[in-house]
Amino acid sequence: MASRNRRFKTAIYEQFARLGKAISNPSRLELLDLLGQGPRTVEALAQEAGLGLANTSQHLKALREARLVEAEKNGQYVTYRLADEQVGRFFRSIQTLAEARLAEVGEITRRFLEARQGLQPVGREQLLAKVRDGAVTVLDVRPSEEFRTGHLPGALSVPLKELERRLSELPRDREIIAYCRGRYCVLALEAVELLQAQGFTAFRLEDGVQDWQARGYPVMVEERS
Amino acid sequence: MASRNRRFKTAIYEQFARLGKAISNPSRLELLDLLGQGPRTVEALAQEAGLGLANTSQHLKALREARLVEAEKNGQYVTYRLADEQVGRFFRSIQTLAEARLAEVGEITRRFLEARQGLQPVGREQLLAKVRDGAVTVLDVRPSEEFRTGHLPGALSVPLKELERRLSELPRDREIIAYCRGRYCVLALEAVELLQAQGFTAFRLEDGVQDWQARGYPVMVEERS
DNA sequence: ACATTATTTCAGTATATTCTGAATCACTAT
DNA sequence: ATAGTGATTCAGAATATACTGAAATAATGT
Repeated sequence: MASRNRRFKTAIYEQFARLGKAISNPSRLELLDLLGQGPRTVEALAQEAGLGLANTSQHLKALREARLVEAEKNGQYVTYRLADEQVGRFFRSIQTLAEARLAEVGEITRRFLEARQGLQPVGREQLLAKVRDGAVTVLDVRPSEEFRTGHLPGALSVPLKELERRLSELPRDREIIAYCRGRYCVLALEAVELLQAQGFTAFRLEDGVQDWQARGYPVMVEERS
Repeated sequence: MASRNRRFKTAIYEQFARLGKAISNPSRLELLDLLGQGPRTVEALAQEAGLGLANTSQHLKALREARLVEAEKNGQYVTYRLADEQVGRFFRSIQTLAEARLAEVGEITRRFLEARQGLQPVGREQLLAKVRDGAVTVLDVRPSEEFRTGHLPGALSVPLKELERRLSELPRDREIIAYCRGRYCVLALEAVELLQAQGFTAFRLEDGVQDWQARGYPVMVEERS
């Protein structure tokens, strides 16, 4: 009888551990994070996460077996997405816990940003004040699908990849404040470096849409066209 | 520059993965769950989780290194506890996600309970109705420290280990409804089996204090004496 | 000092996981 | 049919993890 209870408990904790195993690997966490920004194909994921294709496919299989993501095949492409919104929340709870409990996270971020000085970030309230004064252009440098899913009110969408080509669309007489996904997204950082090198007055928003939204600040969604 | 960004991301996701690795093992999850009920020594944990001592110590070390638990030495005993309340919430979020996404969890539970039929559980509202009618004794069969930390209002504390000795304290003319920690805790199950074998009218509450509390039902805390 | 008890560490074996390149599969377009 | 592309699977090497029994630490009581 006691051993039946033990078997039951072991079986239950083994199930819980399936989720743990799924998120026990840095690459899989990065894939989850990317999928949290929106659906993507295997190739796109591999490229964005800097992984081999076979490897990516295998990690996605692991995530699929833990039911954290779902795959849908159209033509020769397979599109992966988070299995549901709860998975996104779960990922953010790992992130929050890591930030709270692992001093290394803050350390690593601090050192990384320090090495790229001259990029003083602008805080949320600071940004709002600047927007009220009207002397600022808010720039969203994420891929445009992500912009469409939700962006800061009044932001201009110029994906980082197109930025160099589209510099003429940006004002030279106003401050530009670039932002991207979240605290660990480096797109805005690269954008600001590029803009500054081209003589623009550019800053980066301290945190991205994720944090913005999480704190209850307003987010605009593009109308379906 | 791009490779510096990659190194940064990798470093960050590696940190997140420390938490994932910590919860990627069934035994460690069980230890976390137990610690969520209150602090315990290594030996108590080993015994309750059915693990070897060396093994338990090593798992605890892993949890400590992920900063999920903390150890405090008094005399020759080392007492482990959750590092903070956020860790408890994190554990519960894994549990919730597993219940939502992994059909196997429900399956395993269902089969386990089915094998022990005749133990029709009582629901929360059902219990409240019975309590209002006054014809029921609510029995908390967890260890008494856990009872002290928080229990259902009006419940009687008789830890499972003492139950056989203390049968005389229980009414033979009223229903007894036993409960324990949560959905996967088997103490109440064992208590009900013992009580029924001894001729009592006993049922088990469908879920434990954890769920009770999570749904906003009232919990009493014992006064310090 | 010495034995006892709780815990940790060590060493070794068995098992899992991760990543890579090659092979295969599944679709599309020619 | 056939070539081309995206994705998956396979096989193997390198590495990491889990568990065990034995040895080492550390505190306690005699």
